[in-house]
Amino acid sequence: MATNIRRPNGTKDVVPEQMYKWETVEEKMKAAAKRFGFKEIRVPTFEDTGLFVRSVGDTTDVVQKEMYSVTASSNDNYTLRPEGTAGVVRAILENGLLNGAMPLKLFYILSCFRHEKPQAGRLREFNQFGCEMAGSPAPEADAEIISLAKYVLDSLGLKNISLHINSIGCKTCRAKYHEKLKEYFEQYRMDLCSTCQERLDKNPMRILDCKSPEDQAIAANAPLITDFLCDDCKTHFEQLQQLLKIIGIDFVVDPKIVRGLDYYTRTVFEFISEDIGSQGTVCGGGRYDGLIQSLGGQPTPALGFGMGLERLILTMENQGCGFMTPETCDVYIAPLGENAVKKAAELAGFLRNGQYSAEYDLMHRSLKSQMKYADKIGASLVMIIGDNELEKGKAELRNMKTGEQTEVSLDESCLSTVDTVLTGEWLSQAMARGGDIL
RNA sequence: GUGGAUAUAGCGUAGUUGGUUAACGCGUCAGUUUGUGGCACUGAAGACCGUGGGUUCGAAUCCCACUAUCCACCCCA
Repeated sequence: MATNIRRPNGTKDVVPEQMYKWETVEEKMKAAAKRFGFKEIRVPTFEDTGLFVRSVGDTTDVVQKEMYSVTASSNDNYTLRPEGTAGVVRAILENGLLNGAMPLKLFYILSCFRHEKPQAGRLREFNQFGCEMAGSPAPEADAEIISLAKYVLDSLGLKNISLHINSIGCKTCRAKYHEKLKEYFEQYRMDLCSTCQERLDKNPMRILDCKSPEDQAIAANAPLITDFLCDDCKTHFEQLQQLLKIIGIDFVVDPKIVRGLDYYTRTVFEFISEDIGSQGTVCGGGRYDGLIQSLGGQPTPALGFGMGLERLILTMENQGCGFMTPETCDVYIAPLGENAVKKAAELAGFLRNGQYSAEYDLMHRSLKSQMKYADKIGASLVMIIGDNELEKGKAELRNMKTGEQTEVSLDESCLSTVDTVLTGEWLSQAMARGGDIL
């Protein structure tokens, strides 16, 4: 260990050799969101603590025990965002974005912070890709958001991800359901596990999700939310299901889906992977028709989802999904001697201006060492400049894959030679794959 | 917050009846004559054996505490 300062519990470094995975995922998500007409937004890492208390809900675990709150002076109380939606909705209102074209469609990639005990697929700082849509109460909007999420997962190459949907109703029908549920479980109170006995008082819907076999048996006959939805909520949910069938997205209605953030209404959904351990929810979201109003805006229906980047990458690794190949070096310039180094610096400039990546020796190493280095960084071409070459005004240009060597001139015209050699290299690779060039 | 397991170089590991300079593989760097990578061979650098105490003449090895990591609960992405 080179240092005695270590990263905080539950945080991760992404080292350069892993970075290409992140680039793959982020690029594909952005492209997908843009295809659906979503625009990127960036918001602060910390917000007024009250924002999260009011939106996520003061009885939720997230707010009660997982927030990183900071105070820099006596008057302020800020919290590192535990999720993305609250800050984005705040930004929507503060910037008057609801006055633009409707529906408003936004996406973001940001880090979130929750003080939980870390485990597989769960970190204290984690990264989220999220999409939010505001303005439409229609079930088509729900279907669109879900199909965007699905589109992202598909474009990453993920398999075996199941979509679970549910409707938790609006304020009125949910309240009615809670009552019925309490009534039902109350008669089995003594048979429930200890945590579920607590849940019975706080949030009876969570009992449905309990993993204890005894409780599951009891829960099997519990009343279902779907039987208590008001007419509007019921119709909305049915229409969503029809739409999903029409656009060909498989789903299961899962009355056990209960989201832990208070702002959800009606549609909630999760995409779940079986391939990454117990924290399998790779994407979660739903409708939050009351949130914008409760944060001071005009009553505006809205919905969205969040995806955990770490979980997505974990799943992709476990499923052997492909990532974009890491970028390598187009040309490595191997100079021998002081004058050659100067020439190398100049040539590197030409190449870079010509849109090629170029490196040259910065350590005054032997040619052999330089060749090894070039091999290690995956250089396609190596340009060798020694005394002989300086005299002739030509360098040796070695193709590292084929071993062929040609001559290049030591001036700006080297660009066109590099150009043809690399183009030839791409062509032969394409031929080898048997694919078309265009 | 609760429970279980683990903690030896950048990575992966060996090393318990406690005993001299802590071993091996990968990786890194250098060399194997003259200016050319991948293979092979040689050599070098790199570890306060998680941290802090204790037992002992002597601790990577035994004891205690702490911390971190992994897995699970809880909850969520």
